[in-house]
Amino acid sequence: MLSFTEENYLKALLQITLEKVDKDEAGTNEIAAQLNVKPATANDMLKKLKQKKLINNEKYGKSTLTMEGNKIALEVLRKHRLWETFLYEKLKFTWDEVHEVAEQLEHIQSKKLIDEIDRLLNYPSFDPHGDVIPNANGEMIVPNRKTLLEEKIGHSCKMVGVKDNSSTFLQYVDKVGLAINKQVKILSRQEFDELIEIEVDGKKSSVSPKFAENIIIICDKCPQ
Amino acid sequence: MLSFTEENYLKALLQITLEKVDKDEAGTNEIAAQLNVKPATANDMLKKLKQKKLINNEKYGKSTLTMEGNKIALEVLRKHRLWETFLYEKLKFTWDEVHEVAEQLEHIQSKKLIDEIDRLLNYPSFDPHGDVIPNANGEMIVPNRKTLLEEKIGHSCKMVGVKDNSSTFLQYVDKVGLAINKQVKILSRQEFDELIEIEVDGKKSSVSPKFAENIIIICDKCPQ
DNA sequence: TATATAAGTTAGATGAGTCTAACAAATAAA
DNA sequence: TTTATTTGTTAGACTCATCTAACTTATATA
Repeated sequence: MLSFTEENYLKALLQITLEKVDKDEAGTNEIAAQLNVKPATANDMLKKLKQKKLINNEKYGKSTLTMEGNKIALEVLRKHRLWETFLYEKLKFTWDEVHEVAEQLEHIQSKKLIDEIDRLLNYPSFDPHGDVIPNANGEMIVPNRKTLLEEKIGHSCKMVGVKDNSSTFLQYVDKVGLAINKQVKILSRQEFDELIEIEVDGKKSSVSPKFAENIIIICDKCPQ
Repeated sequence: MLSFTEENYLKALLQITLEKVDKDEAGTNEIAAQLNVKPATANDMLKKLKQKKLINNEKYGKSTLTMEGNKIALEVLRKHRLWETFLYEKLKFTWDEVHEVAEQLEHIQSKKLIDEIDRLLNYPSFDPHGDVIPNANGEMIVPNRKTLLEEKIGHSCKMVGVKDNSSTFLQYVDKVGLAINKQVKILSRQEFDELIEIEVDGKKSSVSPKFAENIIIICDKCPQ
C-alpha cells in the first residue's frame, strides 16, 4: 500500500497533466510547486515512484504516469471529489471550505467507504467545483471545456468549474455573482488594460485576464 | 497540532484507564501492547508526551493523562465513536466493519466536519458497540456497567457493549445470538471447566470466561 | 553559437517513529 | 531476604519524507 505522500505525488502529476491540453507530462519543478516542497524532495520521490513502476521518467526529463500509476491517481482524485461533494451536499460545507478537508479524507483506505459515499450521493458526475468525478471503474469522461479568457466577445457560456481553488479566489468568484452552472456573457474587452466585461444574471462586472483564465466554461456553441 | 501517532498514544492511554475501575493509569508495556509497538518505542513517545505536558509519569512509573491530554484523548475518542456510528447508521457498514475505518477517520482535523457528522446523526449518545460517545464539550457520562463474567448466576442483564473489537470476536458474539441491547440471563457456571451457560432469546449457549469478560452489560438491578 | 537562465540532480543533514539487544529497576515468589 | 520474573529504559540503527547548498544539464536568448 502507498503512503499518503506517494498518493499525493501521483495525484499532483495527474492534476498537472489534466490541465495541459497537449501533453501528459510534468517536470520535477512543476510537481514540487504543486505540492509545496522543494525540487530536491520531489526528485527523490519521483525516483522512488519510478522504481515502483508508477511513473516513467528519464534523468533530466519529464515524468508521466504509467497505467498503474494513472489508475491509482484516478482513485485518489475520485475520492477527493466525492468527499468534496459529500461535504457540500450533506454537511452544509460551503464551496470554499470543502477542499482542505477533502485533502485529508482522500487518503482513507476503504473501498467500501468510498463506494457507499458514492451511493449516498446518488453517483454524482461533478463535484462542487464542477470538476468531473472519475467513476468506480477509473474512467473519467471530460466534456469539451475552455477558460473564460479563451471565450469570444459576444458569446454566452456556462461556468462549470474553476482552476484555482483558494478561498480568496472562490470568494471573489462569489462576489461577481458567478457560480457553477451560471450563464455568463462576454460583453467586451478593454484594449487599454485588458479587462474583460462580463454579465451574470443581468449584473455587469469587469474582471482581469488572470481571473478569467481561472474560470472554466462550456461554450453554448461548443461541440460536445 | 499533534501527529496521528501522538493522538493514538493519548487515546490508548485513555482507553486503558477507562477499562480500569480503580486507577486512571497505565504502564509502558500496557500502552505498547495496545498500540502493537515495542515497549522501547512507547517509552520514547511517552517521554515526548510528558515533555508536551500531555501526560504525567516518573521514571519506572506508570503514566496518567494531564487535563490537557485527557481533553485531546476524549476528542479523538469522540471522533472515533461518531464515525463508527456514521458508518453503521448511514453507510450500511456492519457492526464488525466499522472499527478499522474509524481508526483512520478519527484523525481528520476539522471541527466543523465532526460537529456536522454529530448533527447528521442527531447527536447520538452511544456508538454501535454500545460505548458512550463523549459530547462536544468533552464530557462523557458513563452508566454503571460490568462484564458478563462478573454477573451473578440467575441474574438477567442487558448487553451494552464489548471490550474486544476484533472481527473474530464480534462474529462469535453474533453467533451466540448476542447484540447490543439484547437481554441475557446467566443460567449456570460449570465448576469443571468454568464455562458459563447463558440464555439469549430463549436460546442457550455455553461461553468461556474469556468470552464473558469481553461482554459489557448493565445489570437489571444495578443502581444507575 | 556562446552564454545566461531555468530546470533537474546529488550529497549530506534533520526529525519522526520504529526496531533490536542489552541493561536497570521494581515486584513477586521461594 | 535472596532470587526470579516482570516491567521499564537506554543506546544504536533504520526508513521515510523533508531540507539546504552545491552542482550538472537543458533551454532560451542575445
